[in-house]
Amino acid sequence: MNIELNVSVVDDDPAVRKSICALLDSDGLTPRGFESAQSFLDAFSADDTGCLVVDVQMPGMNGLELQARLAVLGIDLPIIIITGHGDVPMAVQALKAGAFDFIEKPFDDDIFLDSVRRALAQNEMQQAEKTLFAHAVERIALLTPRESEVLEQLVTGRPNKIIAYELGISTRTVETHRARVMEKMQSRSLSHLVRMALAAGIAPQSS
Amino acid sequence: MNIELNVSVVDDDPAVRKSICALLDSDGLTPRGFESAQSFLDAFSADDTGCLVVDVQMPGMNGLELQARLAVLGIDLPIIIITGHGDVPMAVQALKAGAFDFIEKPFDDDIFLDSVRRALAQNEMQQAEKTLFAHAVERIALLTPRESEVLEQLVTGRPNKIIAYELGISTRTVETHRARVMEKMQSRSLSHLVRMALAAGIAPQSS
DNA sequence: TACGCTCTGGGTATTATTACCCATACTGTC
DNA sequence: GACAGTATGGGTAATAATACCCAGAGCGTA
Repeated sequence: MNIELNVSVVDDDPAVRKSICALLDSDGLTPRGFESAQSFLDAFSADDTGCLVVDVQMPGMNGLELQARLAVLGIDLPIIIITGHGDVPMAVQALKAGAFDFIEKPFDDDIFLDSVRRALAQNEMQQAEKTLFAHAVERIALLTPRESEVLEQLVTGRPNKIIAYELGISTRTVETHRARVMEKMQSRSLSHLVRMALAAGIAPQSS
Repeated sequence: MNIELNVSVVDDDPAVRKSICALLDSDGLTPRGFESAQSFLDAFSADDTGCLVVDVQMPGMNGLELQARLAVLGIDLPIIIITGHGDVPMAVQALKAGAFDFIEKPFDDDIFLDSVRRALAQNEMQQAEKTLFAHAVERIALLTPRESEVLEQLVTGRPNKIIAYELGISTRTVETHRARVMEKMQSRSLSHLVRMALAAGIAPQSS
């Protein structure tokens, strides 16, 4: 299946939870219900995809706290916050903290489903970027300190001769490091290397 | 002055406008008051910096409409929306549309000033990116169609020989185009060129 | 028509990069 | 002590890129 359809619904009210899941199910999505933020976190695996629908008012960890928790964990699942008793500051806080949407109950089914669809679409794009650039990060992790230095110089655009001078070694050794960097990064070209480095957050120094 | 301090205050109520301007002024900022969205737009120049504080309820163009108008114009000044009679959907709409903050009146002075400071800081970062990569876009505009094709191939990481084959011309001509691309882009190295191209949104084809 | 721009191509020479081979020395860990 | 990994080098050769020079064909515009 090409499009991600997982929607996790976190709401302590069984009736509401089942109602939302039924709505999602009727729209062809695959909802999973959780009675608490903790039970969601317990069942959650780091590479899960889809989106999250979470009520604010819950015993234990509430919706906004769950949002903050996921942010700390570096999990960027789109989160749709729903609430029966929200106010403007709460909505502002949630959205500024990166929530995908903030919807008051009772809500219009179509508006809700539309938001979920958009959230899933956003997650798909996120996943694409993630898989594309996760490689960059994990490959960079394989580099030795010296190789990392050479990589930095490379993305800055310096030729081997200058790199050798900067690092105080011979061009010969730079060539060795350079070759190993290309090998470890599985990069066939300098431009590919530059893109991977940029994706991984390696900024040029003074180019 | 290093830090941008311009804050445009758009509110139809003279008393409120002056009050906010006085508050900003007392904090060392340089506020400019406008009685309507239109008068702000009239006085606005495309390269103005700083941030914008705008009331929602105004005769003529309201705050959210002004926000949409600026978005259409491609102006990304951080906007702080203030309102005396806001609701959750309005706040959600404004923030999802890119508003920097949404504050209900009456507000706490410190919270407001803090938000303004953050908005100014964000604008500074935006400006830095803008000046950094606006060059890329305007320089790419100087390229001839053929040169643009060569640029695409270059950022994809293809050597001249392959580019020549792809475009059905000699490596000689590719070298000519390549040199002219580097010259027009004012790029000293391939990595610099790749970064500029990426900044301008030129994606590699199949690398 | 003349000018400028674009696209095309060649010659020559220098420099940079890459692909192979090789080695030594120092650090750890098993 | 053996072994793996890292950092440091060398030799040789082929390939790629760069920096200069040059020129003609085509296409618009002043």
